[in-house]
Amino acid sequence: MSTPEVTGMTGTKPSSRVQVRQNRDFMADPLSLLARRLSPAFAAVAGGEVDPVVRPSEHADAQVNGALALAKKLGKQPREVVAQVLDIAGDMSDMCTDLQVAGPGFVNVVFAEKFLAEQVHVAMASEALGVAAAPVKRKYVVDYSAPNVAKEMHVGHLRSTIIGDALVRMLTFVGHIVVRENHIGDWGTPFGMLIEHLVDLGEADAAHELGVGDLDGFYKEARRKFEADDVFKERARARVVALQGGDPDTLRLWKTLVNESTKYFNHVYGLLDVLLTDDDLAGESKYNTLLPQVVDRLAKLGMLVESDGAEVVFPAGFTNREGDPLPLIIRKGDGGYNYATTDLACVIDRVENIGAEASLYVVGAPQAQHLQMIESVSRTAGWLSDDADMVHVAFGSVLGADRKMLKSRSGDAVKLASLLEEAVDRANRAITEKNPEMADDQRAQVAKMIGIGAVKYSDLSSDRVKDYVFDWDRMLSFEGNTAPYLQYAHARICSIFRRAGVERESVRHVVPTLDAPQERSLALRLLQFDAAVWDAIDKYSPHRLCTYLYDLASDFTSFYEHCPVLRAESDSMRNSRLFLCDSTARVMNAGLAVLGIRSPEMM
RNA sequence: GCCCCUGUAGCUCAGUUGGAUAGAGCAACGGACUUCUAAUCCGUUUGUCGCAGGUUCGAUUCCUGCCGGGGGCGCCA
Repeated sequence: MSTPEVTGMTGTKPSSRVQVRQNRDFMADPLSLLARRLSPAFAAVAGGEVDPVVRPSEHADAQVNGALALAKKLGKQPREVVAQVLDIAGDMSDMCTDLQVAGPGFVNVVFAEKFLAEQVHVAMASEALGVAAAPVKRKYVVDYSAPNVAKEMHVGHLRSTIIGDALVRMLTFVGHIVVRENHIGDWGTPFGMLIEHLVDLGEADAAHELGVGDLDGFYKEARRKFEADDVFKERARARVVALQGGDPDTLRLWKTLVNESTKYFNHVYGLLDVLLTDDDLAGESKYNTLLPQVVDRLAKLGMLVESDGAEVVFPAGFTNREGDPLPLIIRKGDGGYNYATTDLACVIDRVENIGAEASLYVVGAPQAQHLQMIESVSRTAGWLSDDADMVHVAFGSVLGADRKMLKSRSGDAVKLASLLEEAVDRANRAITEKNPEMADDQRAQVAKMIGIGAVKYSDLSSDRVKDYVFDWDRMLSFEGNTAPYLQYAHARICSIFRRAGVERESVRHVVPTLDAPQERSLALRLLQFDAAVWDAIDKYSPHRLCTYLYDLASDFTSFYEHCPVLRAESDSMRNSRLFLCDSTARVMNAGLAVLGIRSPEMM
């Protein structure tokens, strides 16, 4: 079977979600278990495989809607179909206490407490907390972050880096093999002026300037001289030629720029707490030697066309302003290559050298057409086979309070490093206010987790394709769908165990009792972690997991208010509740972890 | 001009591929702390789902056409 995919960039419809679910070995999700249980009965009535359409319900734990569509198909009354299905299904009392037919033919399902208790016990005994492993392990390449050498990282890189990191962690969590690729911009004509500026400053001073993170100052000064000074401009041009010609001294200077910049990137990645390392660097320069091969191979396939002095490919279905075919430029009129060629070389490298079965491009939404063209050419050329996925994980812009693109006071892009420092600083102030007793060194640690977590979560928690408004007060609030609220739930649980003097592990053998409605809701929620993770993966949409974790935190705090743990009426009730606490903390911790967010034990 | 994304409560956002009376948070109002961390909880109030058609038992969801916002459309990446 092929792994689920979002709509491919060529617009091919993905296999239906229902098939995906049936083929996947869900371990915990009660809705899936119910669907699987009812499936034979539906098949018997329908005379073939049919989706029972089990959905969450406001009126019960779940509702089964499959009879409505089936009734129409069979020309029967929905309620008659329901009766037949339930008759064939037989005794379901081990799973649900109540099966009520409602409205035109919905079946409301209330799960048996014993069933939920057993299920949550089993799910929480597993390393993955009930989350099913990928039935087929695939090799994914995830392309994200991609800052430019000698240029400041800004909010655009923030989204790509955060979303990419979360996807990498989610895919890894379910057992896929994930290759991270950070396509830093380390090649091209700007490097002529950058190297000459480096020479002017002296290598040591320039390295220092870049090393302390004044990348924008460096870049702007280089550009200013390039535009104002004809002699400098000529030097820059000559330097580009020397760079492309492989002049050793030029390459050494170039390498200095790259090294100092990557040091700085690593500093930012450290602040951001993401997985990227130097091993993941796949700069544009890496693909240089492959570029002539791209041209050759396209030429041999007869795809290459000469147009206005450039060598181009016309992928089918793309037109320009005038309605004429739109080219993908492979080699420019001056003989140079551009990023389309690099992207194609990259596709070849992934398929033929890395063995990638799926490529994710965590790139801003404006690149949609470019990536569609890359995919189209790659498929036509036969580099991407039909079962190889190429997905544009697109995202929108970060907006300021004025609903315009987020800018600093001076009108420049906001420096990512200073933004992250401000986040930690604000978190630190909040903790100081709310929990003054906390020791300084501990507060510093926790402030990082909360500040960075808040920035990440606010980025991840809404639909990535939409723009989102950056708002310090909202993201650092402890109310509503925010990282601190989720982290607080986790910290409170840790506090309970500290106070109880009980080891977390010691309650993991417990089968809970779920008498109180809050206990029951919490257990049911814990079982849905499985579905939530997979839902997020299926759509490459981390916000789906965020919504789940928020619901989990809400259910927990409600439980916390209504169900005393340490002062429980009996030891068995206390143990049962300790089990629910521990389970909640583990799911919260794991869920936040796959989003790239830490769970403090105290805050 | 063509193409892509987007439009849901005063604000910020969900809405599980077509299901029941569209949900959260913030804001507003009313309650609950000698606490297992009140950084919280409980309750009340909030809608022409941009507009108009169509498809059908049923549409925020699918189709068509408009309107508003953002973006893209040949040698920058």
